[in-house]
Amino acid sequence: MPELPEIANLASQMDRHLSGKQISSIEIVQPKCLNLPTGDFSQALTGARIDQASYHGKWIQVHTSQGWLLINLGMGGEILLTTRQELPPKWRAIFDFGDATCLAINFWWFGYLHYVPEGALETHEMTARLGPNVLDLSNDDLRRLIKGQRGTIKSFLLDQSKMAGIGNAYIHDILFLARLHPQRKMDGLAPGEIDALAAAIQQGLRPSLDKGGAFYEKDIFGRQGGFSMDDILIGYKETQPCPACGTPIIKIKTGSTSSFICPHCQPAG
DNA sequence: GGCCATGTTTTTAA
DNA sequence: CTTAAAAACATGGC
Repeated sequence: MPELPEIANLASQMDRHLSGKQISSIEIVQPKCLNLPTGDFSQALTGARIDQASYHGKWIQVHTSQGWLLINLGMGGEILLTTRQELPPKWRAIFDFGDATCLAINFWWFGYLHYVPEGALETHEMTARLGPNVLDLSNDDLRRLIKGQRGTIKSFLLDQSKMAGIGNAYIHDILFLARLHPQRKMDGLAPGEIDALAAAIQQGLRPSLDKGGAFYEKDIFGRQGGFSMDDILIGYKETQPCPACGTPIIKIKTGSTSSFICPHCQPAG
C-alpha cells in the first residue's frame, strides 16, 4: 500500500506532468470520499488550472488556481494520467483536461478527495495535524519528539501527528534496521537506540524512494515501482532466514496490526 | 463459494 | 489523559 516513497513519487510526477493543465470537467463515482456534496466539489474545481503538486505524509496536495485538491489513497489505489479511450476498468473519479488527457483515480477502500479553498489549508484538520515529513527529521528532531513519550515504539512511528509518512509496510524493515522490537516502550530507549532509529528511518525509506516506489504500486503512467521483494529485508518474509543472523523471521500481532520481526535481532527487552 | 487478512484514519472504548 | 481496538468497505488469496 502506498506510503511515503510511493506518495512522494506520485506527487513528483504529478507536479512535472500535470502543471499547467486545466480541469475541464469532473466525474465522481463515489461521492462518499468527498468532503463536499458532489456538485459543490465539481463546481469548485472545474475550470481550475493546476499549479503544482506536493505531498505531506500520505497526502498529495495539488495546488490549483481555484484552491487545493487533497488526495489520500487510503489503503492503496492508483492515480493514472490517461485518456478516455484507455480508461482502467475501475475508477472512483475522473478529472478531464482540455487536451484530451484525463486523470483517473481509484482506490480500494478509504481514500479521500478533498477540496480546500485557497488560503484555508490550515483549516483542513486531517492534513493540518500531520507532523513533519519523516525524511526531513534530523536526529535532534527525533530526540525532541521522543522525549516524554510513553507507549510502544510501533504506535509512535505510525502516529502521523508525530511524523508523517510511515505505514505498516515499511515499518517492519525500519524497526529491524534499528534492531528494535515493535513493542519496546518509548521511555526505555537508550540515546544510541534513538540514533539508530533515525538512521534506520532513512535507510528503510530512501531505497524505495530512489527506485520509484514499491513493486505493488503504480506510477501515473501505470508502471510498477522498482522496489522489489528482494529489496525488502524482513517484512512479509515469515519463516525466511534473517539476513543478519539466519534465525527464521516470525509474524506477531501488535495491537490490531501484524509485525514481522527477527526474534534474535529484535529482543522484546 | 466462503472465509479471512489486508492497510489508513477517525472514532469509540477501556 | 493515554493507549488500544474497532469501524468504515473492496479485493485477492487460499
